[in-house]
Amino acid sequence: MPGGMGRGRGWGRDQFAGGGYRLTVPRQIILDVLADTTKHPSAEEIYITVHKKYPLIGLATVYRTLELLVQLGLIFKFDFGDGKARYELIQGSKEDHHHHLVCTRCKRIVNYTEFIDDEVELLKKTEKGLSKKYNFKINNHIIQFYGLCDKCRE
Amino acid sequence: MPGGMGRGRGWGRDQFAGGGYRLTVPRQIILDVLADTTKHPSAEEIYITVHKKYPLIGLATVYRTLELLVQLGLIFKFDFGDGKARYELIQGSKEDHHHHLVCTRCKRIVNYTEFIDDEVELLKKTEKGLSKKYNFKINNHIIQFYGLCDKCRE
DNA sequence: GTGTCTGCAAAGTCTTTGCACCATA
DNA sequence: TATGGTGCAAAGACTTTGCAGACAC
Repeated sequence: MPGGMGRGRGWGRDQFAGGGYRLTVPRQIILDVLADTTKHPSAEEIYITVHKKYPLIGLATVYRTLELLVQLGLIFKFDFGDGKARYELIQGSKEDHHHHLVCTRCKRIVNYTEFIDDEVELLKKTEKGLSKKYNFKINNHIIQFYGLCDKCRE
Repeated sequence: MPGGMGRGRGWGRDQFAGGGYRLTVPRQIILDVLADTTKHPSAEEIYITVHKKYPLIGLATVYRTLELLVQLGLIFKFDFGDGKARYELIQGSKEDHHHHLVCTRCKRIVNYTEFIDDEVELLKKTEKGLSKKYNFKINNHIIQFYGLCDKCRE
């Protein structure tokens, strides 16, 4: 699925309507931008990209939209230690599920999928146990490894 | 080990000396404060606590010290989604190793140790594999579950 | 038509930095 | 004593908010 418009429009329209929210042009475009990358753009990076297609949009709208999308469970907000929040679409399919390797010096992020099956299996078990013990409704998880990448370890 | 002064002074003196850093009074006190809690205080919370024992200290010193301690590998910096960084001593002993359960509404954090052995075993394996494949020197990891706590799920 | 959404600009919060003085090794 | 470290205050960076006009349903 090259470059273009990712999975197309129509992104979880129901999830918007269900909460009394509207699926507007800016929101669609922001979702499309996130669908078209495997990186982890910051609010400002998203703003710059969106701005090319839709120059009227303001940075505040990007922030407001991102907050909403997090709340709706459509995207994930990360902190990789570089001072700004970074966002990623929560992919539906199993193939897209991944975790992160973070270089603590240059802040490079690697998405990895090796061992994901084992990890996810264990996490499911853990999740079930913790849910019961602490009476939490668990919706998501993260696993991140921190270290120095090949370039930064000299 | 109740209330008092945690593990006492002398905190990794070598790790300071090794890098050409000095183990000063503010640094010792900040380490002690972190050693005496199982919570995840923010810079400002640490500042307030430290300030009681040592009123001369400034907030900037707390920030600078925390950054140094992270760099020395003595403490961990977390983002739990409430807009401020939170810090935790990296415990040496196996018994203290834990992961986190985060309520996305009220931001309550639960430290859990259940399943830690299984998790850590899997992570060790994963770490080894990732290290080799991506040529990263991995120093640490985090696992966090996000959801709603008993009170917030209504 | 009504309640939500948007853009702009201003304000807010957390964190970093410059500089002169002080303290540790 | 030489080099880091500290305190204060100012600056910086990211994010949030108020408000009037525009838009989706």
